[in-house]
Amino acid sequence: MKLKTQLTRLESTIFYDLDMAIKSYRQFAQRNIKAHDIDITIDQWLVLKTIKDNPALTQKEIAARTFKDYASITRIIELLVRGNYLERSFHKEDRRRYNLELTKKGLRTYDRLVPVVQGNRETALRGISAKDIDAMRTILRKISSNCTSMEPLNN
Amino acid sequence: MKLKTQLTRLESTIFYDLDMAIKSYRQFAQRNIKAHDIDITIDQWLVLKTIKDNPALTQKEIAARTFKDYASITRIIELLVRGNYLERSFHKEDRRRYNLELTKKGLRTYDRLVPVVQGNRETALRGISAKDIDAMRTILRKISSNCTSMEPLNN
DNA sequence: AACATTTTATTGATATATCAAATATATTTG
DNA sequence: CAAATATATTTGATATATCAATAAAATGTT
Repeated sequence: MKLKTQLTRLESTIFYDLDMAIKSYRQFAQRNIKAHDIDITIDQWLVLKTIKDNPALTQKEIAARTFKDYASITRIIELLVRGNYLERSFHKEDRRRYNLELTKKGLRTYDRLVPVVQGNRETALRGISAKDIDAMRTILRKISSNCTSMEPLNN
Repeated sequence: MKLKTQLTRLESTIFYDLDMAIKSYRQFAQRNIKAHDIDITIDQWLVLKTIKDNPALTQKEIAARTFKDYASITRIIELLVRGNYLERSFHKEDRRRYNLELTKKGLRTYDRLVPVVQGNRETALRGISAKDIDAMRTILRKISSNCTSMEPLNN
């Protein structure tokens, strides 16, 4: 007798819960940032923070750290420059690259955002033990490696 | 003495691992679909499947189930119709709505995709126990509820 | 030096996410 | 019934994701 492969309902897969958790958090975090009258997106913040903490990175390295595409990084940086958070200048040793430096506004925004983001994380993880979080991170990395082991990523 | 709030590195937060896991899976799944010469995006698939399994849903309900925005659903459906996966007709009782029905091509694609998606999930979860997955889902839902408890979502 | 190759970054096209505003129809209320 | 309100969906604007193609500079090779 042939057993028909039955695809479970969307809501019953872990990927549904994963997606939901990420989206809930992003929505929540973005609204909290806006509630503090800070005019920056989550993704711009991730890039800004990465540059602040590691000023010498290439855009390629920024992409790798934020898990974003090169093209996205180019455009996010452009918006950060346009919004006066970042300043671009030519790189002395490699003219393909740029130096990226936070402006005063960028630094001020960074300082204001740090506690907001910290609070967002605490709220999101409230009532979850450190042990559970750690176990979950192990599983998440396992999923990532299961999905990337067979083929190279493009960035 | 004042303790300075120190924001951890991006890579050391669970949200980084969450983002990475979701993105790895989506990338992996999308490539596998493409490798089977099926010309549909993951998000279109999610919507197509939701309609196939629950033909009477409103777009609003589809949005809720796929955890997407109304506007995204409108546009995804438009692409599915344009790609000849879906057929639209007017709803008899409520003229604001549409009836959405899979075309032959839509049904064929659905049947072809079911085992592919099934395989993707199995690969992604390989080596992870059912117990761990279950524990993780509980935590993920806790994160979601922590992030949504204070304010209503927009869909 | 001349050429090929690699690396860094940008650009174009299309899909999706988000939020606000607009439409159209349905329902409720006075 | 007419007006107000609610609901279902669409549209516009902007940001991001993805993939392919391109540009420009650096590096390697002969």
